[in-house]
Amino acid sequence: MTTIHEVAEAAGVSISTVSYALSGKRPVSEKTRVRIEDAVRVLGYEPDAGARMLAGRRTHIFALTEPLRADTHAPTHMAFVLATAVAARQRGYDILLLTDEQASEGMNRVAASNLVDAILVLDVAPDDARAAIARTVRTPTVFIGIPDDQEGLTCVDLDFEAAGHLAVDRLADAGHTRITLLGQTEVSYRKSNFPRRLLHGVQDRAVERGVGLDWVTTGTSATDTAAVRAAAEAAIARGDRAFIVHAVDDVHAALLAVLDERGLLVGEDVSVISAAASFDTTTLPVPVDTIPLVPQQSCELAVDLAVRRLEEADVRPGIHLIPPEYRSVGSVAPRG
Amino acid sequence: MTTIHEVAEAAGVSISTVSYALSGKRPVSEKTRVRIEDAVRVLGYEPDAGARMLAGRRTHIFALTEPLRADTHAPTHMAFVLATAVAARQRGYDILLLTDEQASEGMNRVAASNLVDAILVLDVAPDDARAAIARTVRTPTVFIGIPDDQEGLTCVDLDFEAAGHLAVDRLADAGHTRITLLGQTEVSYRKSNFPRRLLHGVQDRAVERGVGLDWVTTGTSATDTAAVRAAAEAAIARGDRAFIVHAVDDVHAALLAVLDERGLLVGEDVSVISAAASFDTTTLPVPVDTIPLVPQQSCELAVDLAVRRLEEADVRPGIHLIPPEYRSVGSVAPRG
DNA sequence: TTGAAAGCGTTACCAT
DNA sequence: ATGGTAACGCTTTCAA
Repeated sequence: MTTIHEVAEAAGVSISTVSYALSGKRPVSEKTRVRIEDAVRVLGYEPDAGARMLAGRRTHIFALTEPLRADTHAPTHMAFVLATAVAARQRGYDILLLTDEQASEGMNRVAASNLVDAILVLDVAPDDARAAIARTVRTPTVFIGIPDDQEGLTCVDLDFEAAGHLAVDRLADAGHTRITLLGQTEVSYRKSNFPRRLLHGVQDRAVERGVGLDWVTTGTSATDTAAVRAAAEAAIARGDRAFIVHAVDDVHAALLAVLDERGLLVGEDVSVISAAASFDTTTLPVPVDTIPLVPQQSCELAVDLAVRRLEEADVRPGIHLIPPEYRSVGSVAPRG
Repeated sequence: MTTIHEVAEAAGVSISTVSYALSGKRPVSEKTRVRIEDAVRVLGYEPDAGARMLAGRRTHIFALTEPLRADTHAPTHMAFVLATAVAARQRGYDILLLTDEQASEGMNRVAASNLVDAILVLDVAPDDARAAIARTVRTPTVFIGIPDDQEGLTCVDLDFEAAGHLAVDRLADAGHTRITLLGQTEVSYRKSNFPRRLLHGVQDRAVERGVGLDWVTTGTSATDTAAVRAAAEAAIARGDRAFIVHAVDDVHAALLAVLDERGLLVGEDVSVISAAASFDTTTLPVPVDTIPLVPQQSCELAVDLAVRRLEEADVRPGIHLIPPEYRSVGSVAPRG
């Protein structure tokens, strides 16, 4: 194993100079820095993680807690984990997974043992037990998602309410007077926070704009295509010609299939907006206007906040909402 | 922060006694041990991770590398990640995620910095670049899956060939003379190793038993239900009445739907065996005999091997195949 | 711009 | 059965 001593010797300097040359925390002359960097490369030196943690006060590791409930949508979840890991690596941090059923125990453990510099919380529930823990541990914690009691927490998320407003506005502007919201699974409106935030955004703005609203959940399983089709057909029979879809890809596909069968042209006879989808909507059989939920955005912001909490002292807790963006591809039909 | 010194003082012993009481590496009298444990509990002591890494030679962290290719099936992948994390925690290890596109860089980094005690490799490709790295780093590495060149590696996996044999034998024993293998996506037969191992097992045994075999892939997308249905209907038209399904849940559902529409009763008119499925087949609309791929089995074995490599010195590299198990629920129909 | 040396909190060896 | 203490390899203060 190569140590800092060997690097120092090879470069003909002291170990403190090596340390400073690598951390950049003190100016080092050009020529010595180059000599040190060469030695590092030649010897294949990598600082010992344990020594670094002990001597410095940084572990360069973030914990990522994920409860992994049964109703978790795996592809979406993976996208968030991946985005977090990538963002963290870019800032020089590794991700330690905390998947315990009692993620609480893990949070306390990694905080007490100084194993991580910060904790990132995924898959946040309305009454999330991790909120209380975040308040007691002194390890900076950032939530990707928003629990009901946000007191003293740092949270990051898409502004789902604004996304709801945006979707309704577009449809109302186009002249629609009735809208169907094809929503998430029933359970997710209880176990998660974001579905109802979008729902409220849609409901409130629908009232403001004076448009009728039908809200339909996907039943127990998001992949239960039959239920989705039935809901879509009922909406069509009802005369609804405007859809906001807040659901997984299968639900989008099912709706578009029903519309196609009924001979209804999207962007012509009916309007469809995909709200807060984290998958690639451009691969849908028909182009659909989208207000995307971009995991990279949330996760990069979360990592950035965590890093800032470590480097600056004056970072206040608070909710950071990401403004929604409307991507139009012509799936909203103007109605006379 | 509570240190071992404070615990020692509170318990009225030396720090070495505290250390030994907690590690169990030296006998400690009943009464002192209890006093120490009390002090630990009262003070909320947790050993400092950095100090532990530096002084001991163990970090109590395993790295888990996962390339996360585009064709990765998210739910299956998550099941393996979760199973690994749980198994590791049970043995006192945390999981550090390595999701870099170049997982290679990550492996070298964590190995060189002594950040982890062992590396677990997920989602193994036939020509996996991580195999070469595993041979060069001195950090013990265990593959969950099997690359083409296994020289000097430690690998764990279900015995897919044996699973193929088992499935064919059951159908041949029941009197079937033609079998359709409803397989994975086309790309997975190139990018992964296990689909072709099952395929070979099925092919070889089919030849031995003198039964005809039709092999059908799922096309590009496993969720392309239409293609699956077409394949199933072609097989039925062909006269095939025996199916081995090696695919995700949607494919199972599609096949069963087609059989139902044709009025063919599973276990009566047709035989269906699900091979190497990692999801819960008992929730399928019709009971299906299953040769399950249990992530917990593979992952626990992998963690166990990693731990053994750390604790014992005499663990040899090699392939560890888990024998398949046949779970019969009567979906194989005897044919006169 | 550079060096020397004092910790950091454990583990594990050497005593007793 | 227990205690004292030397590492472990780095960061950072203090000096020059």
